[in-house]
Amino acid sequence: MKLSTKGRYAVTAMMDLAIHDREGPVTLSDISSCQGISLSYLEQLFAKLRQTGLVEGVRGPGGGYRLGKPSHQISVADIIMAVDENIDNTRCKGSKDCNKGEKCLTHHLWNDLSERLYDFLDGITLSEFIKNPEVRKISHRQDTTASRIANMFPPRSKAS
Amino acid sequence: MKLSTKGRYAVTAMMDLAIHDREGPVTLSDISSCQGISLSYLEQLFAKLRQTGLVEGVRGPGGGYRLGKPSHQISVADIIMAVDENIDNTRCKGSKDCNKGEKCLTHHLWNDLSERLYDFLDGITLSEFIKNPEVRKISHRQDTTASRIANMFPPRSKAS
DNA sequence: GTAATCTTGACTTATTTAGTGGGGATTATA
DNA sequence: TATAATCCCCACTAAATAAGTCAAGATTAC
Repeated sequence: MKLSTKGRYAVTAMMDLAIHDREGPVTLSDISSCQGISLSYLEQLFAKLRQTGLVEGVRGPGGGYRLGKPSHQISVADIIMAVDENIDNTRCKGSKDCNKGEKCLTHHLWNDLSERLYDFLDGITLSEFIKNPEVRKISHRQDTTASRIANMFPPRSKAS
Repeated sequence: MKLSTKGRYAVTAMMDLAIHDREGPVTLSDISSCQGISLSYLEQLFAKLRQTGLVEGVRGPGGGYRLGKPSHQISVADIIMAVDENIDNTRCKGSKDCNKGEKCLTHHLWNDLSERLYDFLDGITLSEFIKNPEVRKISHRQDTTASRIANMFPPRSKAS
């Protein structure tokens, strides 16, 4: 279990998808300009998200990405694990006692903790976020047309 | 809230201190050889842990580090925050709406999540780990002498 | 006073994150 | 059918961070 800006990007992008889920697919350009993440970097992240079935891509004009399963089946842990390619966090996987006994002991304790953390994040799904009242407001007022217009301005160059 | 190997090193090292707390100070050399973390890197981490009062250094022969407060007052979140110098994780701290409304919205949602995560890790203290039965065993059988002997072998060179 | 230890700081290297660029493939729409 | 919008994939670079090295000093038990 690891938690970095990479995971944060993925989670917030997925939140974005969840928020606009019923308005059809969301383009990466939208997310890029909207959240200030570079388009190509998003592409890399979404490649992983797609491989694990968390999103599905819709090609062609009017396409984009949408959630691969209902939002209540996508946990924060799922997203982070998908992009942060799980570091084999101790080297002594499980039963091998890697050096003395003691090294393995702290590894064991860490694994306990890591597992608890995973369970915690696995219990939080995207659906919880779209219940947020502020989300509802935005989700209603911001229709697809608006984002299309925003998209006419080149999103690749760095916004000052 | 960030979670990387750096934080993991700090947490497992602190676990080590907690385990051997009553046997007097633990040297960084011990932790280094025992857990396979480089001595100088540990020094950097412990400098931060000391600044935040999580550990206290004891100089001179027989010295080392010991916990700066009772283990039940040291949470995992404390340790991680001490070494992982909190990334200002959104840039728009709090009330500023950083771009459109939407960017700030996902930031807000992320902050919610981050806060929940913090609270979770703040609820887990070192004292929980030393209650582990396996820890008790090790803690008893491994007396200070043993670690001193191990310490006679140069810990700086890379063990193959 | 000597050796074991902490303490500090400057430096190097490895790894990861983030971003760039370009060349496709697919498909809605004109 | 042509065009443009989009996903998709790959190889590369740049920046940031993690991890480790080296060296010099401070403090204290013995």
